[in-house]
Amino acid sequence: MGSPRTLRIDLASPRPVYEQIVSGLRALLVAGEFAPGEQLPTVRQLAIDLGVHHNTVAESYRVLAEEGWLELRRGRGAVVLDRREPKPLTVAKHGFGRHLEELVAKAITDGVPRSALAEQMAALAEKLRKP
Amino acid sequence: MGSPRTLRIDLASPRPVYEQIVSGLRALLVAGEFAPGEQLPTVRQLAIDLGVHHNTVAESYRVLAEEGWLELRRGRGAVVLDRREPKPLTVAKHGFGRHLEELVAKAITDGVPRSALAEQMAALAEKLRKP
DNA sequence: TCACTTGTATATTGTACATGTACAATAGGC
DNA sequence: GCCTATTGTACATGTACAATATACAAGTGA
Repeated sequence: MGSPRTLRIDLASPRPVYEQIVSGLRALLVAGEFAPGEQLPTVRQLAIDLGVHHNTVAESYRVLAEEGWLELRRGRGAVVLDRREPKPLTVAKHGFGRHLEELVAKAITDGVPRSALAEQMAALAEKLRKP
Repeated sequence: MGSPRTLRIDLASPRPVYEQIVSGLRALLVAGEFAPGEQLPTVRQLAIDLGVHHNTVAESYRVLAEEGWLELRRGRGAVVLDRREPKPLTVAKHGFGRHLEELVAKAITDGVPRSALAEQMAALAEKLRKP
């Protein structure tokens, strides 16, 4: 088991590493994998685990702190906050539907069966309705 | 109605324009908005419509051609192909589930209600099951 | 106090996006 | 058949950003 709670990045991906870290950690935070008040790995420790520079991790932490997920302090590290929900935003304005369709289109293009995609989406939808 | 079948890009987005074009057109292609044999706008025409350079559109067309969606020929333009499905790929190997979770996590962080996300996913899942 | 840990700031380097420009191949009128 | 316009392509350039190396500032803890 890795020290970070199952976080994987792909150095070969064209997607920026710092963005992969942000996206991956945010998913874990939303899933409730980290309790408020809990310590996250230091920027240097996580950097070693992932094989990147600590400034790259620091940039990711700054983004998450900006979103209200973390509190950063020198000498202390990164602490998970009890995040307050922001003002409700409509799906339409966020563009979630469009992004979802594009994600599905990519999967279909790559050969993933539509039935499998439908199952995954239905499962996650159910999980969201009853948390 | 615009000549491209409802394709919008955001020049201010950090996401590369050529990638937005690829993703948007691919979604339209998967949705069956373009019939096989049909002509797509020329790289120069679409470039004018979107307000970008024609080489940017050309790069997008090349990606879609690589995926088997289009056939490109000088002097003729871009023609939609009757695309053969590639070898089936498992969802797990594709990483669709992880990307989906990250997309949802971003929406939740931005304040979109979980119920709204669940509805959109359930609706699209249903549409995929009965095409 | 003082050594150590942690996040931060700045400069540098490589890479990728978008463009400007010129070229090659095809279509269509004559 | 030839000629011109049209279409996609190739290549070089400007610019912005990602990732790093290095040095620094602020807090911790004995």
